Amino acid sequence: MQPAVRPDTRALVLDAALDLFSEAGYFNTSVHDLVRAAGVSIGSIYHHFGDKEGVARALYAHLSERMAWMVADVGARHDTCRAQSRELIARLFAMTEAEPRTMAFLFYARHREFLPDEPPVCSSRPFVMLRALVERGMGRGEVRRMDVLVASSSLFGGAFRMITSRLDGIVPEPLPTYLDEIWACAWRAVAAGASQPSRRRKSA
Amino acid sequence: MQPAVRPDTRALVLDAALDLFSEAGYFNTSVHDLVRAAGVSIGSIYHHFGDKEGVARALYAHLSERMAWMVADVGARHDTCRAQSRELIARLFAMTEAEPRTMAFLFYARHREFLPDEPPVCSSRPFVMLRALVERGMGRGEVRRMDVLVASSSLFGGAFRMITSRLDGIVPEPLPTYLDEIWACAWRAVAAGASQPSRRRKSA
DNA sequence: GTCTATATCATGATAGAC
DNA sequence: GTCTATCATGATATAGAC
Repeated sequence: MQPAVRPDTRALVLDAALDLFSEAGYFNTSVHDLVRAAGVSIGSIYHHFGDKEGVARALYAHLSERMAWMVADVGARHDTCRAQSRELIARLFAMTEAEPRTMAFLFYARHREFLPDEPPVCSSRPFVMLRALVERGMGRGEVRRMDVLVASSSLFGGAFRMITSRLDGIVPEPLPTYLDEIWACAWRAVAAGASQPSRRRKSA
Repeated sequence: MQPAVRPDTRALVLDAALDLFSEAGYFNTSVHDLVRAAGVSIGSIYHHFGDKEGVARALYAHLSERMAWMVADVGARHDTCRAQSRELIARLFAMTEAEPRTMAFLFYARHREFLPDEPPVCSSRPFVMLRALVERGMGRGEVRRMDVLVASSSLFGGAFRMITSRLDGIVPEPLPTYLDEIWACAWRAVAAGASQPSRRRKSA
């Protein structure tokens, strides 16, 4: 849509905001900090976003949509919950290394504190899609019958903790190093065991 | 130490701070808000805590120590990792219902943003104790051999997610309702299977 | 749409009496 | 140790030229 050789103001501001919000936090970042980091005037920022909260809102919406798109893409590329969850964790791990600021802002920030109108992260679209993914797996007999919240927490909780720990600097190696181990644990936790075939057995 | 019939100023302020910080967040709470909520003068607050950050620091230290004490107590009461982890999750779940503010402040707040000198939550004492607990279980052959970070993330990650989801209002029932299911998942994830006896088998 | 200069005001913090 | 009254800063947001 745009010439793209000279990035438009919105993009400049959003990129600076991601930087500063994920590094120092929303409240430790003043609009003047954004001005300096983005290289645009304060007037432009207020023109495009209305107020400081508007910047955070736009950023959150953008990243949230990207994440939802990724979850949908993974869902479309694989048909078992097993494959979907593994690929999802793999992509999240890779993304944490490639774009730590994005992951920090999405997984780590407390949006409720500066976006009072947004629903909590866990009810946001990507997270709802995660639960739906698990629910389908349960319907198919891949995932052990249990409360859906428990199942999705158990399937993704370990990986999410690794992500936040990595962002915290606790985890020494790049996350993909741990993918096999963490996913093996996650899947063991929820996979329908032989004792609970639910629908039909593979070999009767 | 104190008569305790009339709670001292420090306790009054810390209680108000826990309320406001966990509800609205540190940055959305002004010192004047603390004054109103605690029913003490602003002079007293600065006399006792030095500055606003000092209030947060004192609160964090207090709750952190309580939590560390709890983890130590659980460690002393049980000798297997299996029993310890279950009891730990049970107590955390109960605590989330009984003292949601405490859990919100400890598990949910981003301390780095307002306590720049404190190490990240995951390196704080209680969390280090958790990893140690898992490590001992691994040494004993109870827990499957793997990276310790992966193991502790897998063992507690699901429960932690349930806690934050509950604080977010996503989880409808009191957490103890889900204890059996969540713990079964968590333990399946990391328990040393029959295929990996490590030290000795129960029945040879 | 972008910019500079400015208004407004809430907040963290202090002074000093009691 | 506690209080009230006050200060000084820096933040969000606006006005209005270009």
